Amino acid sequence: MPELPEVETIVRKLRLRVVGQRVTDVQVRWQRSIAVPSVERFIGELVGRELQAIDRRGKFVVISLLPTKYLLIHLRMTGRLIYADADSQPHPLETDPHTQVVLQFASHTKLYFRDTRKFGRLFLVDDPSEIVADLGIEPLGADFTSESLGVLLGRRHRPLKVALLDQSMLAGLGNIYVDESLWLARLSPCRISDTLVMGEVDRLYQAIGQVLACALEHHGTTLRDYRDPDNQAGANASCLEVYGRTGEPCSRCGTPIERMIVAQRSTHYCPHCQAS
DNA sequence: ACACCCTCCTGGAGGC
DNA sequence: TGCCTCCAGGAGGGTG
Repeated sequence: MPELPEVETIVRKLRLRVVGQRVTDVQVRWQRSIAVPSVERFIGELVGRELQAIDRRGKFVVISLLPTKYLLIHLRMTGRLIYADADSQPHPLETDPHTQVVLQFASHTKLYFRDTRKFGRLFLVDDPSEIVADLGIEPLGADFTSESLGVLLGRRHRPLKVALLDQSMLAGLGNIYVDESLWLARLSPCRISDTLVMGEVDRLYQAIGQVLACALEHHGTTLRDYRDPDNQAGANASCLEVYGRTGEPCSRCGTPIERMIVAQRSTHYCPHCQAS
């Protein structure tokens, strides 16, 4: 599932392809993929606009358009953005039953939004803050420091797992990287966020940075569904220490990795290293 | 503030 | 082989 490293990988790759392209046609095959505005207005207001820039905010892809407008895309679980060069052969995604939205460009290239589970959403707005205003700090940004993390964790009294998944605190972590960060920091997912001492906060801060940097370097984690705009899988799955490794020995201490449910989320951890 | 549940979706996995 | 049930999960919503 696309979390920060996957979305960042997608954005970096797409940037090379779509910036400067002008939209000439939009197909919406699954109406509910369009969150706002109505499908009719979405199509009408997108056609003719030029893609000026593409960035990431949390797990959102943010495309700046000219004349000024913003296309935001959240891929949720299984969403993909696949770029297709102009080709005489029809692209396989053209007839793929999971292709939900297609942008056609003046250059005859296309951008496909494919989403098996149909949870992903596209938003066309005048101002991105209409959608992303409640997002917290960027773990890759300058605002993310050991100090700021400490302040955020101290504000509320809840398990670390819940806190780190909360997008209004930190924007971009999902189930995989939260579990991985907590393992690296040697902190229990159940540990209450406002009980951490400074050294523990710093360990968590370092761990989050390291886990995200590693995942980015490997172009994201592909367990099943994730693909980048060139349909390439990410290579980070082999770097995972706990996620999806229930029963396998912890690489630090050999204790079998366990799985439990925290906040209705499957949570993977080492019961020995992450005892507290 | 927090805990818990539900909804959205589909394909893959496991049971029989 | 085939059918059934369960499960995965991000985010928003609702209730207690």
